[in-house]
Amino acid sequence: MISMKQIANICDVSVPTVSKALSNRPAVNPQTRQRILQVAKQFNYRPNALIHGIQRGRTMTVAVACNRIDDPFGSQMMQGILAGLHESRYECLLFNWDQSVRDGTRILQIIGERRVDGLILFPPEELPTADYMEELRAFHRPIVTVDQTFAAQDFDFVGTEDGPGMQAIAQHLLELGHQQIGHLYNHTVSTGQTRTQALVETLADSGIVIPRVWSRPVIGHFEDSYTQASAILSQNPRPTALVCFNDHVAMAAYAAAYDLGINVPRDLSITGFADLPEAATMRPALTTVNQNVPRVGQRAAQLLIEKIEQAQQPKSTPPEPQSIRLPVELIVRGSTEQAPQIKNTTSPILMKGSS
Amino acid sequence: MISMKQIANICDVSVPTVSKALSNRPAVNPQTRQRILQVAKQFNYRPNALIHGIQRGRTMTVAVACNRIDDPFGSQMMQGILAGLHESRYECLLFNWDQSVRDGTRILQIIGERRVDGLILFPPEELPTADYMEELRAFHRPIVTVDQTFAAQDFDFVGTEDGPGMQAIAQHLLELGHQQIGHLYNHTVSTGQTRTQALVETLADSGIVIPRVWSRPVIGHFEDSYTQASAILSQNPRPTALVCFNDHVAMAAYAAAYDLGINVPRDLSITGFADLPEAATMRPALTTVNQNVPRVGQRAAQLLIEKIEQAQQPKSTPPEPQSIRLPVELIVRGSTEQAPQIKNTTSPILMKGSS
DNA sequence: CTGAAAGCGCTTACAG
DNA sequence: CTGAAAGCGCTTACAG
Repeated sequence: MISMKQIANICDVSVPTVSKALSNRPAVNPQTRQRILQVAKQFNYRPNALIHGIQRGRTMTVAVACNRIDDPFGSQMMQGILAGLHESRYECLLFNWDQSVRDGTRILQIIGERRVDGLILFPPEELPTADYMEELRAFHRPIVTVDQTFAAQDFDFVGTEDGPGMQAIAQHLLELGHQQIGHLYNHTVSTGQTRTQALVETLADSGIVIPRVWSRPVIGHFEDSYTQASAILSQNPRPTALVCFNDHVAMAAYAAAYDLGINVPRDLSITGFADLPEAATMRPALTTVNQNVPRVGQRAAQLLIEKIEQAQQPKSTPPEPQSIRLPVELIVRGSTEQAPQIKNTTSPILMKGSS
Repeated sequence: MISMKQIANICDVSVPTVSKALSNRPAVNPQTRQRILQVAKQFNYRPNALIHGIQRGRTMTVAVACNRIDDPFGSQMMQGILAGLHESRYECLLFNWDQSVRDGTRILQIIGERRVDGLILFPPEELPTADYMEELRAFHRPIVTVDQTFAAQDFDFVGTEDGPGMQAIAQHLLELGHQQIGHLYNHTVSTGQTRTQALVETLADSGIVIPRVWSRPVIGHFEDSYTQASAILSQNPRPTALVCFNDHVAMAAYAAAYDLGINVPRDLSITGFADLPEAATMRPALTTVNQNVPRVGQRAAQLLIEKIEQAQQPKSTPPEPQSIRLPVELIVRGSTEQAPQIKNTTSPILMKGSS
């Protein structure tokens, strides 16, 4: 790739003159400029962004440490992050956090060496070790964590109104007359803890408790969720509604119900959380809470860029970590229906009309 | 972040000495080295990778222009690409191709400025314009295209054995006795064209032709696929099997069948192509062709790195574009079954035994 | 063993 | 209007 020096040689001028001409600054003879621009174009000159990074101390690059881009939630998030970065002309250096942790690769060292301007941490499956948290704190550039608050006390955070979301689901099920409610929860992550709390409290307000045998933990992958869902649904009696930690788990619950010959929603209502694209396309379509995942990612990118640009200014207001939670919306679809016993005790004709 | 210069000041030596000490080269007094390493550690020194990029002309960075990371196919591919780059310690600068094209952003300019070592082009929804193809050819670094051969004549390519894959599906359906076969195809992409050809030829060998009314184009998003699937399935008579361009389209076909009260697989067999994780978890589980998508991405990354390292050597063998197609495997699951009329005309008892 | 010099590609004052 | 000088952070010969 041609350099300014080469252009300078060709045009028989000095490098500073080329620099001025190409960066459109005044003090250059129009004819000289003309010639320089023409040569630059002809040889397809591209300024070297690495140099800008060195000189300005800004690379216009943000590292994104993402876990599981290969699942719908993660990839929706990435899409939003990319869009947010794109708006402000930042580029994205993408890392697979978990893979790197497994390998012992020190992502933070790498992104330190590459002088990225900031970091978006889309939390890992395996939470960072104490070591890693230490490293994170030693990374003296803005960090925004996304979705999980594992480190929200230290860093900026963008996530979802998990509590209100789950509350909406609980109320929806109560309104449908469900009293026998099962729960597939995930307490290894902060969102799971928050959602469980909201669910339990909202049900308790109506005097409903989830029996221990209908409450089971899931750890994230399909097989496990499927097994746990099957375990709940094989019991007698079984719940009339199954609240799932997220849409993923709900899909496993669908499969478990299908394999057990349980009809959704006639025999069993199922709810998710996220509103991934799949939620609308599966059948029956999934009742869930819309997190607007891409929007969360986009907001995270925007927040990070704000922090980066703030840090640029010397008036250094002490960087109080911000915490942003985006609102949610209950999306009622075909996977939830009146509780079976209600249907049985009520006139079927009445039911038809109201459903 | 501390620099070599600052370390040199602190240790009261010259910058070259610091450089030698830190890069572990001999000619340094052990005591001096000791002191330098200690200070470097204390101030958490990290070499500036941008400098290496400038000096060596290698940034150890690969740009990935990806379309639709937010869908399962794209994100599986990305996962594989990341893994492949990671193996050789390359990092990934990620771009959303379609978004950029829409904005008129010249990705190639940006990645030129950032001096990436190569480019993986995971093809866009909207194929690149002639302008873009021109730009691509002007990008004098290795390019590997993935999945779609829109530019395979110019660049290295990694994809899937689409023809044999679709042939396996066709044979599978023939073996199940299907003669009434519908098809949702996508001829806007090269994979779609190849698959159609294989399907048509294989069926023709058995004297079967897909009627025009059972053959409809889809363009990629759910709504459209759903509409087209519904159009085919609403006809009378309708096919006993529906071959879908890919798993995505198959999911839309499931939804259409469900909404029309058509039971899969009893009334209708459906096939996909890709074997996304969802294919195994949906119900009935989807009969499809396993493309091993992450493996394709990983191979693409490996090929690109080979090309990059070859280009490094001055013995410049003329760079003949390579084309690699990874093998596929038919995965038979619950979405395909004996054709209904066969079931009807054959002894049910016999059928039970043979299924 | 150590450091002055030149260079990577560029920008920014500052003389002329 | 133009270019010599210094600098960004580092490496590579090459004197001493």
